[in-house]
Amino acid sequence: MMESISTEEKIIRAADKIFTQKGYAATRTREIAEEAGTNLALLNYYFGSKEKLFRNVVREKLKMLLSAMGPIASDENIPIDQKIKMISENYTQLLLENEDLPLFILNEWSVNKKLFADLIRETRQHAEPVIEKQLRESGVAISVEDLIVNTLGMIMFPFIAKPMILSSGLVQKDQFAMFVEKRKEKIPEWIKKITVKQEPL
Amino acid sequence: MMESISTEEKIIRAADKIFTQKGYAATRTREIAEEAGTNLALLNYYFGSKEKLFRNVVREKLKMLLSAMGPIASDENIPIDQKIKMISENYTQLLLENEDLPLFILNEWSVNKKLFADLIRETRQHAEPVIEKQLRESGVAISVEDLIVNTLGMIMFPFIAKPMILSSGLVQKDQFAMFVEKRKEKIPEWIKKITVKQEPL
DNA sequence: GTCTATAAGGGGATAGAC
DNA sequence: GTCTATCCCCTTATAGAC
Repeated sequence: MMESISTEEKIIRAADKIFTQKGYAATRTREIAEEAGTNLALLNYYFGSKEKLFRNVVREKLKMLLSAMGPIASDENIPIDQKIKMISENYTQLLLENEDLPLFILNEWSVNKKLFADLIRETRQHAEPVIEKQLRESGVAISVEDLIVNTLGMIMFPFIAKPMILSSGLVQKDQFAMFVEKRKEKIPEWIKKITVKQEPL
Repeated sequence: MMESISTEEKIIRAADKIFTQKGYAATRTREIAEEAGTNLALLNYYFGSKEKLFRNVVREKLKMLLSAMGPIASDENIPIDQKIKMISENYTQLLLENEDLPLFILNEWSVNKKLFADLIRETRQHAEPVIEKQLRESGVAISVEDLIVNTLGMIMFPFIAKPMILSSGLVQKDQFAMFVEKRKEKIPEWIKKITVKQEPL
């Protein structure tokens, strides 16, 4: 049997789509209602206000973004090489299916730091000490901060800068997915080279 | 003598500040006018509309972002190692003085691709073939696309993800400038390691 | 729960005095 | 060139019928 989707769920999905594409400020509640196949009044009936609906969407999206990394990074039993590999694969896959996700989150975060401060408190991760310890033990030449920023940057930046990359002709539109699929494999190798102590002679 | 600033210039500076912080959609023309110490009518007197004023600001900001890279990258007489070093230094310096710049440009770009398509036509760079040639001659193991995306990502990502980086406690607020200053020196070394052909045994 | 109609206010833009 | 007052549309939110 086809599970029929509740109106509430329809609104959530529509809000998800429109907010993620356009951001909070540019989004019109009427457009969400229309996308959901309903009307403005229902939106307020279920969620109270535009802002409450937005918080609802952001909470899920943020969880999505963090959960692709946190649980892996903070697991003491996975060696660091393996972590990078898993995160590179998980994230790339996630972002291929949610291309607007990183820019949406990072942009709204910079505009509304209060909101995210609240949400982050709910979803704290504790990966840093674990990685710190693993790095010390393997004796590599990089700090935790640089390792994390480089890894996430390599994975996320192509999606964030996608319009610029396409516009410059650096990558063709229909080649973009292939481009990041290939990077997915290369990133762990690059990170390994970076963290290695000795220069090759 | 103090050069007094024209009203037009005051409005441009205010628009620059507010648009860059909040983005187009969240910006109120009244707020720009207030920031400029004048009123809404003057804004329209000088620039015609919110959108025209925005285009004015974006054009300058985009030029700023591209000119920190383009002229260096497309110069055939600078060896590739040296280019990376210069771009890393120039960009980091520029972004330290304009922290909102990359997120602003990339976000507005993704929201309004038409606008940027127009602007890009005015400021075309031709770095890619030059770098392609230099890479081929030096026989390194990386594509132009990956080299450029990795370099720009390493430089820009910390600024784009700054709120997340601070919120996670990965870097302290008052240590952020130091963090990117240090990266500025490390990035060319990292890129060199990545582009090297042989794995160290 | 769902809809139509409408309230209440904010937003960009302009008229017209100075 | 600059300002105040005002227009008018668009937006969010709600009242109230069904």
